[in-house]
Amino acid sequence: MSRRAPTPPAPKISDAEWTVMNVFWQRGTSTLAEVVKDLEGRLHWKPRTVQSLIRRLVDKGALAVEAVGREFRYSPAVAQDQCQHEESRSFLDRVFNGRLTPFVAGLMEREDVSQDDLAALREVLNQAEKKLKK
Amino acid sequence: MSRRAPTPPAPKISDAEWTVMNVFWQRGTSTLAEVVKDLEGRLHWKPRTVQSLIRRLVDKGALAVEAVGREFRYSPAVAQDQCQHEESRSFLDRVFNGRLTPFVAGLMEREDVSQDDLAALREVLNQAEKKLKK
DNA sequence: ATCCACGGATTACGCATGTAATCCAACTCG
DNA sequence: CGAGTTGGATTACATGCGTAATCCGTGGAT
Repeated sequence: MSRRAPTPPAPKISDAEWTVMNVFWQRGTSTLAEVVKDLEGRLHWKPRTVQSLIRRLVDKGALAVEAVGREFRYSPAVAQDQCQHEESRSFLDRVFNGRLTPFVAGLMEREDVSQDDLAALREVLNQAEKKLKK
Repeated sequence: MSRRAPTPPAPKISDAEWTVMNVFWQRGTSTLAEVVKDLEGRLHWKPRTVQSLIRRLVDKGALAVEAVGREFRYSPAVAQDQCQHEESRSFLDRVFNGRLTPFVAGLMEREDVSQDDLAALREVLNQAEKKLKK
């Protein structure tokens, strides 16, 4: 497993911010109220907290703002898969010395995996192999 | 992919601390000087910095201390695989909504994987399947 | 006997993070 | 019209983190 050509790096997103970004990536452009609605129940966060997180995400360029009337609508300004990939890389490097196999092996050993999961993973590997051969 | 019975949680280890713990897990019991030696070249860290990190790890119970003469020898007090697993879980939950397959798929798509990697991963899956069937 | 290097203990310090509260303007409901 | 609610802007505030520096004692080198 080795790196490809680098993409300009996405802003670094903290744990709590990931929760918020996940909402935006799922919903697309949204208002504060919509995000609060989406999170409530799952989370204890006060609306102010969500607003603070959104603000920080705007500041670091992960969300774009557009004023519609007197409200703001926020949209993801960075691609989910790029952020995911950067997090994945940094996680693997930090915890597993960059190696994927021990990570997967550890999970398999300590968690229950279904047949479906296994099949899906095999399919992913097959796709990778196909790509490799071309 | 679902969770098993919980183990008492290991202390939360920060990014820089992971670097240090990795040295201890590799070397076993070591002195400050040994760890500094091990890290130098790879890292810019001053010895004081390493000492600070070690101290914090002792404080949070991740390292054990034993006084030998007037020096201290530090040893890992938490299992590497447990820490790895907890990090893995929290990472997957945060970034991939807990799902392993998209994580693996993302890496395959964006990085170059070797035949060997693929073979090793297939083997891991086979082992998991065998365990599943029992 | 002296001086220095090294290690432990204590302290530093700015930035990020989690989690809001306050202040203010405007829109909504009665 | 008056009051409450809502959202943006500003401020808060403890804790953690990265990255050390300082102080102090002791063992080793000269």
